[in-house]
Amino acid sequence: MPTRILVEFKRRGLMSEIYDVQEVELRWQKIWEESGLYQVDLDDPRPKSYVLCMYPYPSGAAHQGHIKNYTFGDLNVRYRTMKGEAVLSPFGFDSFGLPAENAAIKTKVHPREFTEARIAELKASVKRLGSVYDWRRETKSHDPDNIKWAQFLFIKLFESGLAYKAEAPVNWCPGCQTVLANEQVHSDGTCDRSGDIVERRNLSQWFFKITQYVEELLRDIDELDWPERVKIMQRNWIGKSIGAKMTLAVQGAPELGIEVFTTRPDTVFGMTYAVIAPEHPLVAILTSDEIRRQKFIDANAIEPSRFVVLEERANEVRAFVDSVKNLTDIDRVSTSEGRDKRGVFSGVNVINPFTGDPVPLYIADYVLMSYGTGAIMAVPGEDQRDYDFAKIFGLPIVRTVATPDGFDGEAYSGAGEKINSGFLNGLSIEEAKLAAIDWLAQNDLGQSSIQYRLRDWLVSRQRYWGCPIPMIYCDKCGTVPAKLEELPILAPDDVEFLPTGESPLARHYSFRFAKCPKCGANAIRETDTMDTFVDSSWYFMRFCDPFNDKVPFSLEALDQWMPVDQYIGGIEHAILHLLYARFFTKALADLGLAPKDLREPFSRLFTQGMIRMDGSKMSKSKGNLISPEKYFDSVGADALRLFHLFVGPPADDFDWTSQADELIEGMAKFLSRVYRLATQESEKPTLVNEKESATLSLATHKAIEKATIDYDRWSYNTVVSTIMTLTNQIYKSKSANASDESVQSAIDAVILLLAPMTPHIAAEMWSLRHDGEIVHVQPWPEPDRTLLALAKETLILQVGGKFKDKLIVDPDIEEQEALRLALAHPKIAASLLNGAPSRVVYKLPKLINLIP
RNA sequence: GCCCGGGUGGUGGAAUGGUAGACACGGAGGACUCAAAAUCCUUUGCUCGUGAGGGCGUGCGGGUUCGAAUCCCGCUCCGGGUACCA
Repeated sequence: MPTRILVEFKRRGLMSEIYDVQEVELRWQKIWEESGLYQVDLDDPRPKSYVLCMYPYPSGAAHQGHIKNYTFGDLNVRYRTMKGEAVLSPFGFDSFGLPAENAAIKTKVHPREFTEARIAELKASVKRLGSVYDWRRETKSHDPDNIKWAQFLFIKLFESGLAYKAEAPVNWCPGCQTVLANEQVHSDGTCDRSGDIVERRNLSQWFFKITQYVEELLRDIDELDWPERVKIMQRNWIGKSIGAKMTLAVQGAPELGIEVFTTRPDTVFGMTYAVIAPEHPLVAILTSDEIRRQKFIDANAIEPSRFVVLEERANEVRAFVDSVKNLTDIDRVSTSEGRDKRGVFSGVNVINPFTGDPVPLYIADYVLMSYGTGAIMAVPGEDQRDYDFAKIFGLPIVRTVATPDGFDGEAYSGAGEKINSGFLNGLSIEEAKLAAIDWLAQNDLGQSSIQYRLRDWLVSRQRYWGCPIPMIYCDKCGTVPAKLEELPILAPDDVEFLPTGESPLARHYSFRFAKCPKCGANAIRETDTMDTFVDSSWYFMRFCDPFNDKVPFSLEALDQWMPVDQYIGGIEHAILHLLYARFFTKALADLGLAPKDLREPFSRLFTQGMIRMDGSKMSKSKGNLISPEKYFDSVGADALRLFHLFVGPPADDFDWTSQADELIEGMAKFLSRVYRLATQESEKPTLVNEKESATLSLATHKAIEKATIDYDRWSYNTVVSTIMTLTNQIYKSKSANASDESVQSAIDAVILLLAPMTPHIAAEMWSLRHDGEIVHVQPWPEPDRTLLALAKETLILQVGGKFKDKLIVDPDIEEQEALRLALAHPKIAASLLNGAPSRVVYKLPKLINLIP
């Protein structure tokens, strides 16, 4: 019942003692906005910094996750401003996307109307939180101005070859009725948005050539001040594998040789079979009657007995390939149910290049066409997948690495000496890899090779509510970009929203039929729109120069503000958004649209913890939201902000339980306690207790020192407790007759330290105490180093490493003196039975340890 | 399976080699009050003891160290990421 305090105060007429939360908060929000305090421009003389929270999808009023995010963001903006920096703090909305269009299909409300209503709600709650932004710079993905620059960038990427169209097997979500990027498909084969099982379809689609930057994207991760686990996730996603490619000749038809990729070229002597993916082009050749009859019969390379069944085999192969085709990815790839590996003998053998021996070629769906060459050499001795398959199909298993004594596993992938491997015997694995690659190269059978898991970024979406891809297909001129002066290409409003597999734009003929920008002939406009991750890949640069109407952003503005000094958001964007934004930054820098030396968009990243409830993430879709509104209306934004800061380390997840309300009420009580201190008349004690004054001054400076260190290391929960401790000390010192000067400066310190966290009440208190001054333009408090250096220290007395007692000593105490004090201590004497320590460990002035 | 995190009072957490449990929430007791609320004060890891005081204690088992919640090795449980990537 967080409203209790206020209601009670109001009822009792005690409002003179406590402040009117609503009135104070709204009044200060207005002052901040109208004063332009947090607006910054290019000519600002202060050192620049750029603090940014991730571009939000406007789903309506803010939820607790947003509140936490924007509290961290706002705190950073205000703290850096007090430290004297010119802080760029913009806000905008990632306003394209499926929910608006799905709503349109259901309710017939136009997505723009739907989206703008949600934007207004989110904006209102962000303002109510007291978060400050340079609202002049606000951008929305669906603004025509923004669409124009997105299309401009697309055309630039197209002209430089970084955007291209290709037919590809793509992920098709039947629920969303669109294709998805690999990144938007979960490992269980379901859609990131709708949770439907994703299907495979062959479609002609636009791609961005992110793989052109794969090495740079991988290498530059090292320099980023990002959470280690995000960096690891990105490295894993890029998935660099170093190995070798080599060609396996098909027995009897060497010109059909199949190329395989392996990271273990040292194990070729253990290859007892080979596998190609069901989609591998060789499958069609092997199952073609012509090839079977002529090629293999004439070549007479396969023993007759095997040949007799070849017709049958071709049928078997066809049946297998068909059965795989009809499986969804989830069934095909799933290993969770311990499903056995499937496959079929192809009817032909391939030659082991190292031994010259023929081994059977299988077709199996555990080999993926989309990775490497879609074909592998199988080494069951050292690869568990191959081992499992070999067991099922009764294939031989040869070990090429000596296993350790007592090894009872199946495939062995550890270190050891090479065995059964001809000229590689006796070498280590690493030596053997190099020797095997050398041998392959010398014999012209292969070479070293690097493969990546990362594929090009599929950006076409068959949807209406996205940025139209500005391309035109002309019979004569081919694929032509729209003229720059004709941008933006805007989607028409008069479309029908139906859940078909096509964008509503494709059925809008006046949009679809266009003139070729080159020759003027009748042509067809591209009706797909861009993935919304495109919008979030450059918005942070537009924020630097939002009014520019010549280019999306000037080099000068990017030079000034980029990169983002502090980026704040959820861990869920560890791969998708952050990888795409890094790619865009590099590509635009290389195209001359951004400064050449701008290689990374976000120098520092902070990923906040999730708010969970009943074990799952608090979210609209789970229906377990606790609205911030009721706290705004009762205890106020400051108390809610303070709760999010105090409840634990910012990076940790938080379980929202019934305790949360009590904690939030506790924060409101604490703020009232500070307010009471700050607004009481100064009382000058008749008899000043000098010792207590000194204690309070020292506590004040210690608190400033500790809070500042903790602000800088994002340990906000301990900042809050430091401020609470100082507040408690002020109450205590006051009643012990500390001087009014020491009390008042301690109160001022509390207010300054609180200012970034609870801006409204801090502003109100400072203004009341200092004649209308603005707390947020005050310089950040500096601790008095001289005072701190002179402060007494606590010397811990230990015997044998066990704590016995503590003494207050001078900070420059010497060993001799410390030992004298220790030995004179009755507890030490009692513990040291024979009186003389055999050894003494000094860590002065903190500790002395006497070892008996 | 692999890769990351993490396990500390009734609860959230603090302490990054040196007083374990800061700061809060909750509980208990008290002051003020006709009464309550609010506020303030005391107390609150477990345990033995009337007491002074003692013993135990950071998931479990070892180790390093004068000294370990903290570092190392092995295990266990929980959470997250990823998954036939050759």
